[in-house]
Amino acid sequence: MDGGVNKKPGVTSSQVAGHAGVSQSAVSRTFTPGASISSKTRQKVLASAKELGYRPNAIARSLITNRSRIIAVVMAYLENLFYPDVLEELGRALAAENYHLLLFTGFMDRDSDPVFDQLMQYRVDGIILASTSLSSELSEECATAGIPVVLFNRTTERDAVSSVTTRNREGGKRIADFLVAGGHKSFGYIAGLENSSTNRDRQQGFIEGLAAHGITDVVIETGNYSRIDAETAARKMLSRPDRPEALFVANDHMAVAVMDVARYEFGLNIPQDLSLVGYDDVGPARWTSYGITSMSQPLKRMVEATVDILMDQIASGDIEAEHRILNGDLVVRTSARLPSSGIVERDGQQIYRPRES
Amino acid sequence: MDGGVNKKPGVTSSQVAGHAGVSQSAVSRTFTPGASISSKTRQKVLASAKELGYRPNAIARSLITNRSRIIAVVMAYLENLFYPDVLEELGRALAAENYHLLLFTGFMDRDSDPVFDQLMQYRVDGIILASTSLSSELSEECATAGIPVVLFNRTTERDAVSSVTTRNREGGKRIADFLVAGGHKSFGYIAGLENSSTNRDRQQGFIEGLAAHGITDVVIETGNYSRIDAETAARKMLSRPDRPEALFVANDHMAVAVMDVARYEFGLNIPQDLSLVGYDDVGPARWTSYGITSMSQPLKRMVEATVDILMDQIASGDIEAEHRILNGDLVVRTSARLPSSGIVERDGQQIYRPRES
DNA sequence: GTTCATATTGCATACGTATGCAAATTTGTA
DNA sequence: TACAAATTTGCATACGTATGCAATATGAAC
Repeated sequence: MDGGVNKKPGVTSSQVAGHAGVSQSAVSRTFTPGASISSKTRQKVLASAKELGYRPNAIARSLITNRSRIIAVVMAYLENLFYPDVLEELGRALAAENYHLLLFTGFMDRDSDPVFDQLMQYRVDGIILASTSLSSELSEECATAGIPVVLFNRTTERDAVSSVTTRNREGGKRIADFLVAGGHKSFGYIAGLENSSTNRDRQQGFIEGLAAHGITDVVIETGNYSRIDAETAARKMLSRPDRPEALFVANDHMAVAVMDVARYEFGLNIPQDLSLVGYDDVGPARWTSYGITSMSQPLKRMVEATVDILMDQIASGDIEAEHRILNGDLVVRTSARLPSSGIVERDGQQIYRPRES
Repeated sequence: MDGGVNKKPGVTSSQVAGHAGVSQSAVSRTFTPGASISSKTRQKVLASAKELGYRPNAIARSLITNRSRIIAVVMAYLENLFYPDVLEELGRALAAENYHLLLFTGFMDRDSDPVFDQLMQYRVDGIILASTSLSSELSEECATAGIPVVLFNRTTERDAVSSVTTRNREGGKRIADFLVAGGHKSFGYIAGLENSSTNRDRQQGFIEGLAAHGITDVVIETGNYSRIDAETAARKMLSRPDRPEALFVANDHMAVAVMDVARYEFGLNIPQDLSLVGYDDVGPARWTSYGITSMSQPLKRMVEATVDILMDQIASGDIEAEHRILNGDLVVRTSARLPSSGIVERDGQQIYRPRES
């Protein structure tokens, strides 16, 4: 243990009790919502608390109540610009429920076991996992301990863990439809991480959507959801003699990089020479220099759903897996050639929504 | 309080003690670094702990030791892409010291008093403030409580709170020198927040730097460190009949927006018609579509310094204010016309470093 | 084997708070 | 005013862990 013993313990509820001339349990009841305390006693306690600078000790309270009011959020990295937005929204939504966000980020190896040990030691009330997974034994442990877990923007093959996602497969298919309707004849896909559910579903949807139009020849490279790897993948794909004229990139974080490579290294005009569609609809996709047509993820609603599941499960003690699947929209901007129909205006945005849907 | 009582308390050290045939205090000593425990007893305890699935209760330990090993990080928003990078790096650096990051974010009004009450209730071991300030009475409370506070990328007029910043004033001056040396004759500055130390210093440096070259006529608009407001400020500034030909924008987050407005709404070529320099050197400044010449903030070193101060003060109990001021470099890219000399190659980047420095 | 210094162990206690429960007080109604 | 019901209060205790301290065990030197 470190040396420093200079952190002062703080004013205790016993000190407030003595000052107010009541018992320690009256002080506690004053600060416990719903507990029985008379107005007169409450005022005395609050006055003393204020005078003494009392702040209840959440650590002690957590020990007694078996409720830390801490939610662990695990995000291996924040580089993908989707996740900072999610994090900010989570901070807001959790604070509104009087929960606090213990963040685990900045670990590169994606192995979350050491992280998991730490958060379990803190007896967190719930866990939100983004961009990382949970082994089945750790999942079991959470179930046994009665701690709700929600996967954010991710699923597992087992349905045992709650999740909030969007219809990535339908999204991929919608993009395929859009590009085909735009008259494109050759197609490429720059993949995310091969072991990620979001990538698998987006890829599958895209491939199936193209196949439904009789197209089976799709060029695929992997970008690992990383800017550097996406640049490499783009260079490889755009160097082919049979270069595809329409690209679906698995997320906007990579799409931005791919567009830079296409324009500045290959001198391609977007969308005249190459159409490009991303996924997530994060900040830079919307910036004028990029204007990426992108499948949106309704971030606020996803966060709402996540916090909703957590709060319900914490309150009820029933932590059976629950899955919320939300719809996004294909937001049309300037990065891809347009179909002749199916584009509607919605909330000040152009949306691709063909007639059959 | 919520209903749910279904969160299981977890295996206790007393249960491990019973299983291993030793006392509870032997179990505790096994898990306390540096405590006296024989090899034989340690093995017995570890075996039992593993078999029972014991995880020490960090909450209970925090109460006893008066050490939560939690550091509160307060960042009002993550929209400015500098801060997600900082956050990720902080997560990494704190985890390396076996501290944990309690994040407060997503509050728009910048009033951190409710946030402060919450974090103090959790008896955090230290506080890092980015993009927000601390009133003098709260600062006093931390000093009295022996809790170290570090302002990240910010200072206050009082020197009472530790801080880690870069030389914003010298940065602004360097930018002025650079733009003057590039042959520019008229200048503008798009400010951040008027009450922020970083903005004040950058602006002051820029103004003084220009004045040293006999230039006193600088057009100023305020962007409030917000993309929307920066766009508005850019439109206003670029609509002037006496439009400046060189712009310093207080941070890259805004510079990206300003560049989009200049190019796509005013049809200006960068840097032929308008030179543009930003600050922070965050991700998008480096992207090829932008290529913003920008004063870099050495983010990793800043985080290191921050964590260094915190760890020292926690360990020693001496929380007298300490100030670390780091140097950045003016990283030259494609957004501004170049001077004829002073540009050197450093670590694969072009740096503006005139002879006198 | 004895002595001395050091390491180890378990007991008892404390940390600051919430809560069960019995006693005391207050409130509402006839 | 009396009585029943509801509210309030303080006492005693527990939560899970670390630690001071006295008792015991161990290791090294003679």
